[in-house]
Amino acid sequence: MDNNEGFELQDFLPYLLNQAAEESSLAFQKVYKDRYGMLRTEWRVLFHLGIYGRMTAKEIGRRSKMHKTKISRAVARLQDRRFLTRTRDESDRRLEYLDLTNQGEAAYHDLRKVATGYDARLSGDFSDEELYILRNALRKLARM
Amino acid sequence: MDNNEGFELQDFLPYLLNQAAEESSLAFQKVYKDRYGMLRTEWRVLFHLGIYGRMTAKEIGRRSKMHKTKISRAVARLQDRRFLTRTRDESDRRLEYLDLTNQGEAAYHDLRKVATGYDARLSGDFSDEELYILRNALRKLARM
DNA sequence: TGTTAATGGTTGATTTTGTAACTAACAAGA
DNA sequence: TCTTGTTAGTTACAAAATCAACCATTAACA
Repeated sequence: MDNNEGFELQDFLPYLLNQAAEESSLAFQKVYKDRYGMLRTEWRVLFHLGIYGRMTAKEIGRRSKMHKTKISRAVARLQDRRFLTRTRDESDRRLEYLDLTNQGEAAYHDLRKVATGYDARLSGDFSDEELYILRNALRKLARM
Repeated sequence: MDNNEGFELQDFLPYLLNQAAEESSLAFQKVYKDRYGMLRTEWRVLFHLGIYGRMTAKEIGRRSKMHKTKISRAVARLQDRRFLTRTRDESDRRLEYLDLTNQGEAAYHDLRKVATGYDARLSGDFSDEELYILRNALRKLARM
């Protein structure tokens, strides 16, 4: 006779989501870390620029919900390693536009290929209907 | 004409899962943090002991996949704050058994109630079928 | 035994994150 | 023009996570 009124930790959505997120990030993390020495914040910034093209740190923050200090540091590191460049907006000198360098583009293409393959592998465990419901539910939970 | 071969960041499962996990953890985090000054690692340890009863740090690690240093530090903090006690196994003095104190039990019951309510709220956005598929998919992704 | 390996757990150094306070630039209204 | 407020982005310091090295104890076995 337990004391837990049927509470199951592994059904609790915040916990379950965290476990799934962590486990499913591992293999991809290994690639961007080993291959390019990147952190999670860094591949995210890289992908934002790779996918959407030139944008400001602010805009990356709006889309990714990452905090601006994380982005600021990720941008600084990516710049140090010559993955991106910054350009001041001369008409509003608070802004700076970020662009991938050729090297950044190359890393993005490489990692995007890995991500695509990895996503396909993960998706392979589910039917189309399951995937549809899963992604929809996750988007709703993530409010995006 | 883009360059991204249809890659969508917000469909990439590791990214999407992380966003959903983070967003869905926020409100619960606020409670265990504000009410008990706990960290994520600490409520997890607390819940393991609350749900499964006396166990060792090792066993918590096996179930939660948290790294042993995280657990070691969480246990130390929970002990400092009188949420649990440690007892050496005299027949194998490497092991120590962890038990919640009354105060630990009380915090667990309180937080479990919050968690249950919060989970119900999150679940409220989905049909039974969607929830079934979602939890199942997450368990598979989390390999648990 | 005695030696070596494995196990449970802790510690210290380093890295990363979070929070707040801070520039610098622009905007709005008196 | 002179506040006062807002915005984009950085920095300093504290909190937390990571990683490797470390004890103490037990196991394996020559």
